[in-house]
Parts: sequence; structure tokens; C-alpha cells
Amino acid sequence: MEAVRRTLRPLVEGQGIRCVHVFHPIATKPQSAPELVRKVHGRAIRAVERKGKYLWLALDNGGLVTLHFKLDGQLLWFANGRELLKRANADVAHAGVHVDVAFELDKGVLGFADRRHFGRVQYWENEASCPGLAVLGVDALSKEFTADKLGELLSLSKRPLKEFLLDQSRIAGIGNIYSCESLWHARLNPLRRAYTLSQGQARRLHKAIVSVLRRALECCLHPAPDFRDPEWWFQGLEKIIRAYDREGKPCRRCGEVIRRISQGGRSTYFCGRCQR
DNA sequence: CCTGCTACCTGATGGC
DNA sequence: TGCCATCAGGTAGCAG
Repeated sequence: MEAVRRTLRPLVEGQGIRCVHVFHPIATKPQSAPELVRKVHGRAIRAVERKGKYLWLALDNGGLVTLHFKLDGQLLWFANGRELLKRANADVAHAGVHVDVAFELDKGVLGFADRRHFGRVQYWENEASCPGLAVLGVDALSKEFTADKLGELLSLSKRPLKEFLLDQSRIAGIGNIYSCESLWHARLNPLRRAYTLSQGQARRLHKAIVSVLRRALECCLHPAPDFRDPEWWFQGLEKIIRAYDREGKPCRRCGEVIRRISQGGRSTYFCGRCQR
């Protein structure tokens, strides 16, 4: 999401929103689509911000449009309204592309698409009024996320490390892939209870989280996303992945077979020998 | 407060 | 081929 924010910023910052289209109203649920259109029409985009996995357009009236991609959401970019209306939800043979919501700006059109319809585009009067945003803990890429802060959070939780890392209300921005990867790098077993870590282990985990996220961000920015291509997806992430989705393959550190278990309804991949 | 379960959707993949 | 089960980068809402 940070790579998306950085790429999107120069495209939209400072631009006026001339027209809002909601092609699939499910994308604004439980908010009403006409209300989103009414509130956002004619406003200007002051900034593009992010916390955890929430991305938002900060508007000139203090309001915001939050974009949450869930599992499959993505941004699209069209040259103008004519191109948008020609291609949005049209036949693939006619360069059609699935679009849920679109914002016609002074120069270009920003689209939001999620065929699975988990993702959301919503309007809020201020940051505090968006519940999902309000409950987020410290952002994992922020300077407030220090080793001491992580140590303190760990000491307050009895949950297994893997579930602890996925809890956005403690640390925001770590998902299933990066939690597996961080624990692999820190050589910590995902089933370990958070509060049982020593200070040294907490520092190791902090270092692992930060380095995994920084390297993933570098990866996702080179090359940067091209929102004009609806097929676009992050390139080169595979080359930094060490444990995720490697069930049955050898651990890249010790050679033991990577295991897959279920924790909190999600898959966890780890090495049972070198992660302790 | 905390934890665990289910729902929300669509599409890809693999076994038979 | 078809059919069915399972899986997917996330969160919200609910019961206990």
C-alpha cells in the first residue's frame, strides 16, 4: 500500500474531482453510493495518505475518501472520461476492464476495481469517524514503531506470535505474507506466545519486520505500479519470499521441509527446525 | 476486555 | 469435459 501511495500521489495531488461514478454500489457498502458522489463531487485532493493497509484521499474540506483493497482490490488510471466510459465494465475484446468506482479529475481518471467485491471506497468527515482507521495501532513503517514499542506490545499479549502480528489494532500494516516472512527471518516459531519473548528476541523480531517491509517496498517501487495496465501486479516479490507458500519445499536456511498450519483461519508457513 | 467463528465475494486450481 | 472441494494478499460482526 505504501508503494501504491507513493505512486498515486503525483498523479492526483492538488487535482479537483469533477465527477464520481459508482458502477458497482457494493464497493461503497454499507454507505450509500449517491451520498458518496454528493459529498465528493467538486472537492479537491489535498494529499494521499496511508496508515496500515488503509489508503485515503485527503480532501480540501477535511473529509476523506478511504480506499481499502482487502485481498484483490486495485487502482486503475484512464486518460479521460471518454476512455473510462468506453472501457469500464465493457467486453474484454473491446479493451474492457472491471471498474467499481471512478473519479474524474482535472487531468485523468482514477478508478478502483475489485472483481471479488471485498474492497471498499468510502467517504468520512474526518479520520476519527472511520472506524477501521480509528482502531489501527502503530504503523509498522512509521518511526514510532521502535523495538521498545514492539517489546511493550508483545508483553501485553498472550496470543501466538503469528496472530499477534496480524492484529491491526496493535501494529498496523503487517499481513499474512509479511508476518510469516518476519517470523522466519527472526527465527521465531509462529506458535510461541507473544509475552514469552526475551528482550533480545523482541529486538530480533523488530529488525526482521522492518527489514522485510523495507525490502518489499523497494521491490514494489522498482518497477513502480502502472495503473494504466489493469493486469499490473507487484513484480519481483517472489525473490524476497523465504517461507510463504513454500509448503513441502526445503527451508532456505536449514533445509528442513517448510510446514503449513492453520492459525486463526489463515495459513502459516514456517520451518519447525530453525524457528523456535 | 478477549478469543474464535463466520460471512462477505469471485476465480483459479487440482482431484476424480 | 464436468463437477466438486479447497484455497486466496483482509476485515467486520457476532456469540460466548
